[in-house]
Amino acid sequence: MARHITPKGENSRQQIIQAAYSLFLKKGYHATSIRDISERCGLTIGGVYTHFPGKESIFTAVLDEYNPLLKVMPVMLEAQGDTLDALLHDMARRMVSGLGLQRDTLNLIFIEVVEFEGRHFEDLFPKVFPLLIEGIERITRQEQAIRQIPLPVLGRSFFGLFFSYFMTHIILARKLPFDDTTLDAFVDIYLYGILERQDIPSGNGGSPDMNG
Amino acid sequence: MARHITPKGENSRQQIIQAAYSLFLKKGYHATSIRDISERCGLTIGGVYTHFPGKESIFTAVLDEYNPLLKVMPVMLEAQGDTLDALLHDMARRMVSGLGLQRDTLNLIFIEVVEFEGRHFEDLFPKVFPLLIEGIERITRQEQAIRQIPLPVLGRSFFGLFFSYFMTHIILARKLPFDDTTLDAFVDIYLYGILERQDIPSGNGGSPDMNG
DNA sequence: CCTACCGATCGGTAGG
DNA sequence: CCTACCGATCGGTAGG
Repeated sequence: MARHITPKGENSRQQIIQAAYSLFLKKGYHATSIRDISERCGLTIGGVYTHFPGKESIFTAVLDEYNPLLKVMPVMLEAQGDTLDALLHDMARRMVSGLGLQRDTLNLIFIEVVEFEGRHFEDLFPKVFPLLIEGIERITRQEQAIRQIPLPVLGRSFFGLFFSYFMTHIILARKLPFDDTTLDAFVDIYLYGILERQDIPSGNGGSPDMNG
Repeated sequence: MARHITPKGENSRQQIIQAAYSLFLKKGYHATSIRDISERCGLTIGGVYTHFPGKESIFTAVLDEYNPLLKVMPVMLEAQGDTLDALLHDMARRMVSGLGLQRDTLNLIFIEVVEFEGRHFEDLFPKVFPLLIEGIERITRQEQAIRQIPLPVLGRSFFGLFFSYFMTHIILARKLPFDDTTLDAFVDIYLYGILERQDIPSGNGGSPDMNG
């Protein structure tokens, strides 16, 4: 049953995945034809079908390789920081540097939602969930006191910060200019939002306004 | 130049839009055929083309009528509240009740991003932007002191809260159970995140943990 | 991995 | 002469 993969065959497979990836990002799944993919990777249609049993299996292969959620979590978990403040900012920076800020960064997720009704999230969940848990643990392990927020909600809101930043970038950034301090400002708002009052750092994010 | 629209014709047009909307939500744009749409609304293909010059114009008509961003903003702007706390929670509640919590709530936006490369956002922006500005003004007009956050960033993060909540709902809610206090917890985190320390309300969102 | 095709269906339009 | 639509079919392309 073990499939013997020749170097040449594996190379073709990778080229198909790469070609499909760039086409899916640009046009979505249904608007991308097998002919588009085969032309871009230099194979014939028949050649493509020696590596994949169907069009959807090409998409799942692309998803395995390029899913932004799978790509970004390990990079984020390498973040360093002695305080929660430093840790969250480093996580955010790694998130953006790991994904880039192109408009199509999240497109594979959108394709999955719109063109597959989220069918493949079932497979994705067990891969992403442990990484998300580890991220939450990194956060709650810090010394600064976090407000009483149910752990699932804390995790979900932390995860949501990712979408908040990227979605508003996709929709707003072509019309409104945002400089590169915006990400840090987003993180500051979240940080202030989850910390107990007495543990809010004073060195960051603007001076307090004392006139009530 | 003024087009005279008969009741019957306008009715057919609305039925096409409605049929297309439900099909686009389920399968996306390219996977939905004119035939699918015409069958669902009870017209022939030719009949559909008396109302629209092409398939894409059906999509833009659907977008005008059902765009979640356009639908939700006016509902949110009716929010009431004497404090920022009360105002934001009412805004959030109206947001969810105005859109519902189906998995496909944001699908029109995703279709736009993935299948049209965001082309139609250009037309959407002038419609949504003033409403977003008004929302920000409602927030900053309150008495409670908001931290020194650049106004565009405040607006973007407020807008982002919307995506944070819905995207994480789409991805997580089928696997993890979240009760209906989650939305309020999200708003609380944001509220704590933008308020000055001395103006943080103490009656809401968990008691302070005083042991440092 | 290619050439040569299949059943079916695509978006769009003809005359009436 | 208008609108709203019909049955039939156009040239091309889809996944396989």
